[in-house]
Amino acid sequence: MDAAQRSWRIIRELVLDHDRRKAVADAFGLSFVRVKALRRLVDGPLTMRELAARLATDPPYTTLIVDDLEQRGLVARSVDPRDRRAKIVTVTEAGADLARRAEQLLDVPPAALRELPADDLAVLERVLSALRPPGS
Amino acid sequence: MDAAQRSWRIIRELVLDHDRRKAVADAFGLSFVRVKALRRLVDGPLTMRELAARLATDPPYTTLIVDDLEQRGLVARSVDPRDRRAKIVTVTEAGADLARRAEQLLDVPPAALRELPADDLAVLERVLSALRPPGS
DNA sequence: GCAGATAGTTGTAGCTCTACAAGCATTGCT
DNA sequence: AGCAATGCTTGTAGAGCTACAACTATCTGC
Repeated sequence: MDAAQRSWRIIRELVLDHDRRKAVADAFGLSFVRVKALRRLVDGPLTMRELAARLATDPPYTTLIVDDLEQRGLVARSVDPRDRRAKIVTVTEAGADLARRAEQLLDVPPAALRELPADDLAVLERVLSALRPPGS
Repeated sequence: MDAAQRSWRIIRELVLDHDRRKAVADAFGLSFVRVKALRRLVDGPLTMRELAARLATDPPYTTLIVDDLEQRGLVARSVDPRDRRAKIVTVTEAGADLARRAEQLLDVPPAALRELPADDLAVLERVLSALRPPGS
C-alpha cells in the first residue's frame, strides 16, 4: 500500500460520498446520461459516433438519448455534409443553458474540500493539475 | 471559480474516468452493490438497517441483496439477541475473501496518479488525509 | 397490557441502461 | 460498377435498481 493507493482511497471515497447524479437528474427532469450528453456537446457539435464514445453508450442507446433531447428542443440533428451517413448533433440555446447550470451544480465541491486551508488548496491544485492534459 | 472548485473538477474527472464498477462486477459475477455490501461487512457485522444505510438502498432491496449473498454462502443472517426483530448480517470466510479481493481491484489508482513524482504524492497524501475522519 | 413505533420481509410496478440482431443509406475500395 | 465497411436507426429482451404498499413480529412508552 503506497502513497498513491492511500491518496486514491481518499479521493474515491470523496467522490462517491458526494454523488450528485440523482440530484442533477431530478433538478432538470432528465436522466443523468442525457445531462452528460448536453455537457459534452457544449464544447462543440459531435457526430452520433463521437457522442456515443464520450458517453460510453452503444449506438442504439445513443440514438434514444438524442431522440429524447431533440424532442425537448435541447439539441438538433443535421446531416454531415462531408459524410451524408453521419449526423451532427448540436446543442440549442436551451440545451447549452441547461448544460451550464448542471455543470455549476456538479462543480460544487464537498464541504470538507472547500474547508481546507487556502495554502493546502493551492498545493492540492498544483499537484492535481499535472494529472490533467495541459490546456483542457 | 476558486481553487477548491478547480481541484474538485480534476478529482471528479479522475474518478469518473476510472470507473471499475463493471470490471469488479464482471470479475466476481455479482452486481456492484452486492460487492459493496460485502465490503461494508468485512469491518464487522451489521443489522439490515445499518447495511441499508451504508448502501443507500431501501429496506426491501437490501433484503434481496442479502438473500442473494446468503444463497451464495457469502453472508449469514442471525437474529439479534438484544432485539429479536433485527437480523445481524455477518460475512462468511468466502465473503470476506471476495470482499478483500474486490477492494484490491478498486484500490488500484489510475495510471496518471501512480506516475506522479514521489514528493508530489507525499504532499497530496498529506493534504488529502485531512479530509478523512482521523482513524478510519 | 395496550398503542404506536420499529425491523424486516414480500410483492409489484416501472425506469434506466445494457446488449444484441437486423436493417437502410452512404461511403470507400478495387 | 460492385462489394465490403461504416453511420445510424429500429426493435427486442433483460439486468439492476428504485419506489411504494402492505404485512408480520417484536419492542418501547405510557
